[in-house]
Parts: sequence; structure tokens; C-alpha cells
Amino acid sequence: MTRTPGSLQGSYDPESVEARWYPIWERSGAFKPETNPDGEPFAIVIPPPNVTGVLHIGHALDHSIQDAVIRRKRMQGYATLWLPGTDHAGIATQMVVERELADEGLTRHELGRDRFVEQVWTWKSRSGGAITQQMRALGDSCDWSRERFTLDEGLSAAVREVFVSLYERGLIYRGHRIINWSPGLMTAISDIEVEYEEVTGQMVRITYPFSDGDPEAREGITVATTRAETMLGDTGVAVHPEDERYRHLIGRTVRLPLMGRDIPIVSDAAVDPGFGTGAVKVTPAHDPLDFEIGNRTGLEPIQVIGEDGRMTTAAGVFAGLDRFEARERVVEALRGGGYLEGIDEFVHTVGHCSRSGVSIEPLLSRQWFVKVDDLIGPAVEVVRSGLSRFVPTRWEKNYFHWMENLQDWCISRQLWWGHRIPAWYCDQDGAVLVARERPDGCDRCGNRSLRPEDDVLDTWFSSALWPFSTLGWPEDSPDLQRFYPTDVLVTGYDIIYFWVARMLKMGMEFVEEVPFREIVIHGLVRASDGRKMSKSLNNNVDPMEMIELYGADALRLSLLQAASPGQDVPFDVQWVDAARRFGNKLWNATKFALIHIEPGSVPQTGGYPENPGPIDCWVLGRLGEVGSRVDSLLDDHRLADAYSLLYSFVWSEVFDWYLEMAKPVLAEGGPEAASTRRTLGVVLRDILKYFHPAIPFLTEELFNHLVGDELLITSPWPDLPHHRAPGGISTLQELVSSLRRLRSAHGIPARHKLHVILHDPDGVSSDWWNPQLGALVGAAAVTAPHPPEDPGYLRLEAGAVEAFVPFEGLIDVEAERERLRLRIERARGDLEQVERKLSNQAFRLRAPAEIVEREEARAADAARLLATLDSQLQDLGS
RNA sequence: GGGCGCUUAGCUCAGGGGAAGAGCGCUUCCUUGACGCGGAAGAGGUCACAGGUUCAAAUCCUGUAGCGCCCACCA
Repeated sequence: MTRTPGSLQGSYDPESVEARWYPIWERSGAFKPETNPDGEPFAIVIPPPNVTGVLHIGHALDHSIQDAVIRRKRMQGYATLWLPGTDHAGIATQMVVERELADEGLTRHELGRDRFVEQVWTWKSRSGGAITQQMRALGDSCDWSRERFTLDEGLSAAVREVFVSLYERGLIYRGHRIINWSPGLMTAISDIEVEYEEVTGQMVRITYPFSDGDPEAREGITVATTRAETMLGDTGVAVHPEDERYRHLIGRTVRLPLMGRDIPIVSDAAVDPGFGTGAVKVTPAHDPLDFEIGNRTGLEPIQVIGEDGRMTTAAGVFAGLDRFEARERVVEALRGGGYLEGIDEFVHTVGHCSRSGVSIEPLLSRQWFVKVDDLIGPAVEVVRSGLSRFVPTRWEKNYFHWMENLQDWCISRQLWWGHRIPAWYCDQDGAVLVARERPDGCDRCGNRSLRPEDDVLDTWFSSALWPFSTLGWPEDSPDLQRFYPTDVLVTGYDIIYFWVARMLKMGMEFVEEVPFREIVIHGLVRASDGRKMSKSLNNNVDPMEMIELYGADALRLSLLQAASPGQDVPFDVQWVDAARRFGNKLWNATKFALIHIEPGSVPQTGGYPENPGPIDCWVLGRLGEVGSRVDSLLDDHRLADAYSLLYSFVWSEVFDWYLEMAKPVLAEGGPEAASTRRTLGVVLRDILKYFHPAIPFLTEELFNHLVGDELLITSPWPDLPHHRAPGGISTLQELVSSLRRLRSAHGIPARHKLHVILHDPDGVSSDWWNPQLGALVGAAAVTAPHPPEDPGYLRLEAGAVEAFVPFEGLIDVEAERERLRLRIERARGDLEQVERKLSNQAFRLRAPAEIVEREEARAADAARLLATLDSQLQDLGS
């Protein structure tokens, strides 16, 4: 089913390469852990994207990292599971379907709950698969046979089990509290779904006159507020008990303007005497702090703003007005009544619904809550003790900081799409029944017509169970046993609070083991100017468009190279383009190799030459060094560093040097050429292996040409024998570079052969240098026992080798002198610097020996260079 | 009000106590039989600023300035 290997035709075309391999991988079973039954398990569960969603650039980053990790582990012989799935995303999905209904002129209420939910399922089956198709285009090697959806039967059972048992443990309760109400969505939302924005508003000061003193005195107490309309629901005024200005007023009553209600002045320590006027109007129904003060001092809440954001009948003449309209009208009315002391501009933060953007209304409401205090302890402890490790660790600080000041989590939502809360009400005796299955009747009065709870759970409730619910919990399934705790979680820092913390809490509470051993945090992908990508700025980058233009491989590599752990990545097409060009380079290098080696003849593993020639030995040695460095970087999840290192090694060493040095060897034929052909094959093969996790499609394609029938995706990770680079290589490279510089500086044309006399007292050079010098710089060298005595030669140094080039008629002598003077100046500077360092006694005493040695060597080098340059200058004649 | 980052080449960013790095851009040369989606040679940086620790600081510490992000019930 794989393609017959052959030589490569044409040029690199990502689209055709990428179309081919995904189905082959999937059919081969490589994505499933069963492909390697004896392997040690290694598991990642995907952060489930919304079913409504399409792949955005953030997913592309998140998935590139996960896929790179999982692919490498697979090649290293683990039984890897990358478990995919999607989230039902309550609000988001419901909104999409509601909008569709609106186009037909319908509302969900007209449709009714059951038909509406049915409609959402239909919608889900129709377009919910879009994102999973896009994941395939990206190359995500997940096990689709284990795909999960948060509303699946199994996951729903997990949700019910967790809800009921938390309720039984007293960790879930139903309470009447101030919650964040989104008038836009008509539902409660949790604290962390509120986004705070700084706005400039008005702080109005209002005087409430005393109603219990001399009516003629026209005295009162002045309060300040930014939400004037809430004064209609005031049931008291609070001051700090120690506040000298107001202490004597505690217990008196004032008449609430516009409403004519008498309300008491109370004292409460929560009041900040330094803020505003030091006296707070208390609206228990519309402010969390006021609600608490009200509870402590016995002030009743009066709800004046309704769930739709309009004033209620309790607001008197303002009833029916929109809350913002009411704010203006109330201020006007207060001004008219002479109650208004003044208006100041005031900058403060206002909460907005992260979904609908509407300003949040704190509302007194009966909702379900999770008491988080008891769950935090173990979730903090496992991170502190390192059982679950954040990468990079600095995110732990943020995690702890956040865990310290957590409020109870409001989990009920007034939506239809989601997990219905497993509670039933008996309307006869007011009993609340919470159960895994619908109870037959009220356990107290026997009433058989129980009313089910209408509310559904916050989407994040089911997400919190994801690492174990997807593996079969509450059943003690084989997958749960084998893959839990999962090994790595890869996610952005933006959902540490929403999601990661809650998974840790729930995992510890219900499975009593950490959900994942490592938490790899990446940043957000930003626009190239560093700003957030958003629809309103119209600076969104569509990953699918990138894939079309540059290929998934290029997109992945560019994201991986740019993503430093935990750091935001500004996205720029130039990176993707550079990555594509790298792909092109790989393609062409393989094409070159296939001219010289039989397609399909490279062994899948091993096959390193027994007696490698000098350049082969060098490249194998370098590959080994770089490879082990790359391995340790990858182990530390420093993917950006690993792939950047590989990228520059492959391009600037293997392709720019080794391939060029291989050409003359291959041309000559003989046993040397055989070794080089072999080396060329295995080195390319190993490079493909190292790059496979980042650029899976192209590497698979090229591997297929080199190796034949075996799939790269399940080939073993490279394991190189140690090779020691022969000393001559770096000297040769230095010499070549010097000669190239000479050519370049003086415009010596390529066709002009350079004749070089080598003086090589240590015998560093050898026979194989000559063809190399010929191919790489167009130079021919002869070795002489002594440096030439007559003038007219330019001396170059490469390590212990001196090279003499006759310059008569070749170079611009004046220009060369100028160049030398400049270099001499620089060399002097260097020498002085090193000598200064070496003459420092403290340095000699304190610095480690190897550093001192290195500095000494440096000084010697600098001195020799200076001498060389000086003599060069003399050779040119002054 | 707390916390966490960032400031390095023209641009976008890596690096993180012992000789300043990448990609893109820029200059010059090269129609080399893998690749012009390429090659070679270059120019370009007091690593934000000020102190400190150290034999040695872009790197560690303290402070300052600017810019981001997160958290918080200042009405």
C-alpha cells in the first residue's frame, strides 16, 4: 500500500505529499497503542476543542506540540495513545444553533426544549466533524477509535457520578447567592468567565436625608456610586464602625430618595472609610459585598433589575427601563430632587461576559455551587511535591497564587444544551433529590410526580473529568488502568485556571492519582505585531489557509521553532515560508542522494558503515553529537530549541558541507565512494527520523524513497554509534573558508584556479584534501617541507597548517593591505583583552582550570594570528 | 492594590555566569549536474537604564523606566 520507492521526480509540492500519507498511517494502525502491545504506555489526552469550532492557529500550535511528543515516543517504542475528542461547549454551541433558528424566524422557546436539543444534535452530526477533519490535515496522529465527546453516554455517566458523590460528600450545594448574571445569555456564569475591562464611568454622590431628626434641618448622609440605578433597591447605608465621622449616626434612619423608603444606617467592618465618602449605600440584591453586609446586618434584598437587564416593578416608575437608561433617568431625577451632590469622572473595572460581551449584572439567584476549599488541598500538594510538574516551572507560581483565592464555583447554567443537573424537586414538600437515576418518588412524602431540574452544568464541569472519563471511568476499564495517570498535558496558559486546576482537583478526588505527570504550558499565538488575534482587528490567521499555501509540515515546523515554553508566539508568515523552504531543501538533498544510491536500499535502522572515510566519520560524529543534544532538549520539552538546532545543523553542516564534500568522493568511485553512499543514506534517514515528529508528511515520503516499504511513523528512533571526527576536517574547512574569503574580497573569478602551497609540519593534511579543495574552492595544493622563501605569497592560516597563495597579478595589493590593517587592529584588541584577563591574579586563582587553559590558548591564537597578519603585511611590501 | 512576564541586529524573536545567535530584510559575487525555494562572502548589536555580587555579568541580585498579561467585592 505504500508507494514503490523510486528516484524523486520534480520539485517539492507539499499538497501532493500530504494528501497521501494520513490514510496509510491510519489504516496501518500506527495511531493505536495496540500497534505495540509490549510497549510501555505513554498517553496524552487532547484538550478537547469545541464541536462548534474550526481549527484556529492556537490549536495548530497546541496540536503540533502534542503530535511531536507522541510521534517521538511512538518511535522510541512506547505504546502511545493520543486520545482525541471534542467538547459540547454549552453556551457556544447553543448560540450557534439559536442563531440558525433565528434565521428561520424561530426561537428555542417556540421550539421547546426537547426539539431544540434534538436540533443541536442534528447540527452536531452535520458540522461537528469539521474540526476533526482539519486535525487530520494537520497530521495529528490520534487514535480515532477512542474519540470522545463530552456528552457521550460514558462521559455523561461520569458527570452524574461525580455530581452525585460530591453532593453526598457535601461538596456540592444549592445556594441563594449573588452570582454573575449575563443578561446577554440569560444565564449565570462562573467568576472566571467574567472579563474585566477598565472603563471611565461616573461616580455620583447622592445625599440621603435623615428621616428621624428635624425635618427642617435638611441634613443627611452622602453616599457614592457608579451604578446609580441600584439605589432604587437600597435597603440601608453602611459605615465603618470606627469611622469618627459617622460613628454617631449608626442606628439612625434616612429616607431613600425617589422611593421614599426609610432605611437604617448600619455599621460593618467591610466598609473602607477611605473610599468615596466612607458611607456605602447597601443594595443586597445587586452587589456581592452588599449582600454580605445585608446578611450580617439584617438588610433585606430588593431586586430592582431583572434577568433581562431591565428594571423590575420594584423599581417603581423606572420599571421596564433598560438598566443603562435607568441609570441616566435616576441621576436626572436625583438632580431634580436636589439629592445630587456631584458627579466625578471615575476609572474603574467593569465585568463583561466573556461570551456575549454584555456587562455583567450581579444578581441574587438560586444556583448550584461546588465548594472548592476541600478540593484545593490535594491539587496544590501534588504540584508542590512534583507529582505533577509544570513546564516551565514558573507557571506553578501562578497556579498557587490563583488557588489561594478561589471562590466557590457556580456550576449551574440556565441553558438547554449540556449535562442536565441530576436533581429532582418535590413540589409538595419542597424536597430536593439528587440521584444517579431518576428517583421513583419523593423519599419523604412519596409524591411520584417529581419535577426535574431545568439547569445544565457548566461545560467546564465535564471538562474537569476529561483525563479519566475518556478512559472509561467510573468503570475500572483496562484503558484507565493502563493509561492513567496520563504522561503529558499540553495546553495554553490561558486555561490553567479554567481547566488544568479543575482536572487536578477532580482527578485527585475521584481517582486519587494525578491526571498527568507533566503539564507543558505554551503561549498564545499572536499577530506579528504582538497583538491578540481577533475578529474585530481582522488579523486572524487561518491555519487551513497556511496549510493550503505552505503545507501542514511547514506550518508545524514554524510553530514548533517559534514556541519557547510558556511564551507567546507572534505569528509571521515568513517563518512558515522559511520552514517550507527547508522542506524543499530536504526534498532536494534526498533527490541528490537518490542519484547515487539505489531507492529503497537504505536499511530501516542501523547500517552505519564499518570503515567510514574521513568526511563520513565526521558527519556521523556530528550527527551523533547533535542527536544526543536534541534528545535531551526534547526530553525537557524544549522543542523550539531542539528543532532550531537540528534545522541549522542539517542545513549548514550536512547540506552545505557534507553534501558538497561528498560530491568529489562519489565522483571518484572506489571503496571510499561506497562508504560515502552508505553514509549519505543513513545520515539522511536519521535526519528524517529526527524531523519526523515535526514534519511528518514530507519525512515519511522521503523515507519511503530511501528505505522502501517500512513506515517511518513506526520506525525506531535513531541510535547512533559513536564516531570520532578526524582532525583534518575542521582544518580543511577553515582553509576553504579562508580561500573563499580571499576570492570574494578580491573578486577572483571561479574559473581561475588557485595554486596553494601547504606547509604542514604536523601532517594534518592528507591526500583526500586535494579533490576537496578543488571542488569546494577551485584550488590545487602541493605540500612543501618548508614555507617558500621568496616573496610574492600571501600566507593564510588554518589551524596548524600554513597555506601560501601567490598573489602576483591576482589581488589588489592596496586593498589587501587595507584589509590586513583592519584585521590587525581587531586582532590587537582581542589580544589585549585576553592578556588583561590573564594578567589578573584573581582570575588565575579563582577561575576553573579549564577556563584558564582556554583563555591561554586563546591568547596564543591571538598572538599567532597577529604575527601572521604582520608578516602578511610585510610580504605585501610596505 | 497584589502577582507574573518582557525590553538582545533594521523587523520578529532565541539564548541565560566564561569569545554576541537564528529567520526575514540589506550589500557584493556565483546561469557549479540536488536545490536560484539555491550557494559564497559581508555590513549591522555599550544585550532598556543605574547600582551591586563575582576573578568574570547580556546572563545572578536590587532599584528605575517603558510595555504586556493575570488576579482582586474599592461601593
